[in-house]
Amino acid sequence: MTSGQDGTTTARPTSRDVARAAGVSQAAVSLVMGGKWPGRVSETTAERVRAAAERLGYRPNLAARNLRTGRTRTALLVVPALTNEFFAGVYTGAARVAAQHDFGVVLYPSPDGIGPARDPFPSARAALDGILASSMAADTLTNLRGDDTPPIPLVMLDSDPAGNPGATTVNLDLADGIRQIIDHLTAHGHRNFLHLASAVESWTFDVRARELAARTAPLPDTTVRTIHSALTVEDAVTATETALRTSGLTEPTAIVCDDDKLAAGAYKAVRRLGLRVPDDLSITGFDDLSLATAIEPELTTVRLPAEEVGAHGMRALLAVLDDREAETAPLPVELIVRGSTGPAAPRP
Amino acid sequence: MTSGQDGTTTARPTSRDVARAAGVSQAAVSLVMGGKWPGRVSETTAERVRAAAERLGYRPNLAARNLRTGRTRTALLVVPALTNEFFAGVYTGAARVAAQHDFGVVLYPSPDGIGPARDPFPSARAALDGILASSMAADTLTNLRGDDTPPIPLVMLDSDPAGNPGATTVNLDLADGIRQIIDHLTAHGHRNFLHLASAVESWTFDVRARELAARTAPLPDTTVRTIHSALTVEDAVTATETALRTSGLTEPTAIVCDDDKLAAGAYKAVRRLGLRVPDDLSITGFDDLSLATAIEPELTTVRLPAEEVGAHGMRALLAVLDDREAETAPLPVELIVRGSTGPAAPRP
DNA sequence: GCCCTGAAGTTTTACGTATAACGTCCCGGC
DNA sequence: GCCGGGACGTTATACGTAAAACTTCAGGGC
Repeated sequence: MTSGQDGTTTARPTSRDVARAAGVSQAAVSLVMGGKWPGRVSETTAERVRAAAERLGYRPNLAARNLRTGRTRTALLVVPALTNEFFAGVYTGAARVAAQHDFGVVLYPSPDGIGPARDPFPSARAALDGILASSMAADTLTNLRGDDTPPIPLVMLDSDPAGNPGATTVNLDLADGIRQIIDHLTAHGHRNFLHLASAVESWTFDVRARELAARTAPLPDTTVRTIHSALTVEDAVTATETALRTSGLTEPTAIVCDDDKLAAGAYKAVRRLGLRVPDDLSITGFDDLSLATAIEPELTTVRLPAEEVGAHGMRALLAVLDDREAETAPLPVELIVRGSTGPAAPRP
Repeated sequence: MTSGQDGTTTARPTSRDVARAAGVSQAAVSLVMGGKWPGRVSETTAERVRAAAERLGYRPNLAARNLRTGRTRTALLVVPALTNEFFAGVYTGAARVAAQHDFGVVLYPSPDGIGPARDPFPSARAALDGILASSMAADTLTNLRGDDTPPIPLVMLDSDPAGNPGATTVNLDLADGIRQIIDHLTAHGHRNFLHLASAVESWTFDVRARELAARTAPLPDTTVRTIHSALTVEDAVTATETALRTSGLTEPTAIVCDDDKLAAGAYKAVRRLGLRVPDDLSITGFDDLSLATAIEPELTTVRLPAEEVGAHGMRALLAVLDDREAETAPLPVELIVRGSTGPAAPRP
């Protein structure tokens, strides 16, 4: 049923149909369409084949190609949340590099968010050449790979390098982001910090906590108190409000938040207590989402090179698939100072 | 190289390997794994096959299955923006229904956003059984389908029903959302509206404009002024600020925004002019993103049943693929009244 | 004049699965 | 005692492509 004796075809044309139309063999069509013709097929016949393919509207059958080659030229990008602009940027970067190498990228938002997920794949998952995973828990990644032999190549973006041996990693210099925040705040006289941390355990948040501790430890008369909140505005509000109530309202002079959403919650809590940002309390975020400039005052936060993360990750995956060594160096981040931070309020 | 003479296999086991291990034919394995065995294979042998498959870690080769059946059990969901929580919800709903039918959903964020896009597919696109498209311009959808024959089944979510003949549509009752907003505002005495509209032309925004006009036309002493802005906070700020400056600051008593992001911009513009929300100006949004409760005061807006949209869309697609008729009725939306709207300020 | 080489193709085979078409056996009805 | 027909399989084939192995021919070196 693929094609009749005459020219009229009803279903999608195959390479054989093209071959017939061009007066060559199917193999020749395959060579031309696959770009492997120089030296095997003359330029004139190649042109004839291309013309026939164009005329019939030929599109290679990917299932057949995949079956034959064993590769799909498709990578899976696993992200904890679709909504977060950081991950949107990662996708954009990865897709851009992928397209340059005739690769596709399929997105998979983990239903369980950033934490551990048990069966991360729907049963009818696509066949994949490799996995790119952003900010995922180590055991989720282990599940992602499954027990397939040989294991699917895995590149971890911004995840625990020790968590999945054999995988490649691309890391952001998150620690440096925290360093910049602390330097900025201490330069403005801040000594008492409230750390509004994520309740989700994950490497990306652990880094913040560790660096925060490491940077403040050597400073004299400096304290850090850490509280935890789910990654929603509402939860951040209540967590911050109760923390400020129990510690004396202005004991801390700055709230360092693990991400911008938490910072938005901190704003609301501070106002609910009748205090002002940044006059009474400075607040910092992390990620530089569009939310950071939607709230008032605009948020001092750390901008992450999201697209670069995705691009580097994809390049690393292509390198692995190609048996090359992936280059690995942490990507720099940048502190964006806006209106939410200022001099520390004098102690009452 | 698929398997040695002994038990040790190095590559992925095939159905033939399972057959050998279970002492049956490959066809029997296919029947059992495909769930078509009742009446063709006895329960005891079926169990033996399943055990062997489990033991060897057999996973059917999707490329081969796709090649054989001509179907991929995969749908593509095209969205204009990854970041928007509405589309994230649509994905969640679609993926949930898909999983129930052993279908997969692949996300494709259109690089050009909501407007027309020229070549929406990367060259190495996956093979697809159908397309679900959310809030896309009509000509983008035409391009999406390409000139393949037969055309890929297409379900449009929240797009112009007249734009793509032959496609199925699932629509939100956006007009009713606008009606609720206007009813709410007029009940509070508002008569002069500023409509902060999207600069992107699209059916979803046209509906708002049309309904706004239709609802306010019959009211006495009522005016609507429309201004346009790109869908970013920054652009909304400048557009609103200049509009208010040229029209007399409080001539309008309410700003009706096409979405929540624009509303966030309106907040900032209003404050920049020394006015208060909602005392001097009421502001409404559309979508009920998390941003709506992050800004202060919290935003009065219209909540859309995003997951339901995705779920209905997927069900419609499955119906089309099954040659059944898809049920079609607009999904209801709900006005969420928060702190950004109040009584109209008295005219100066 | 012969062999070798390279260009320009073609023939053939394999990828792993789903399924149509074909046995074979056993049992029950008449 | 024979025949029909389920139950339980098996055998064979096709899906569309990529690529290894083969063929043919022309030209050139010696």
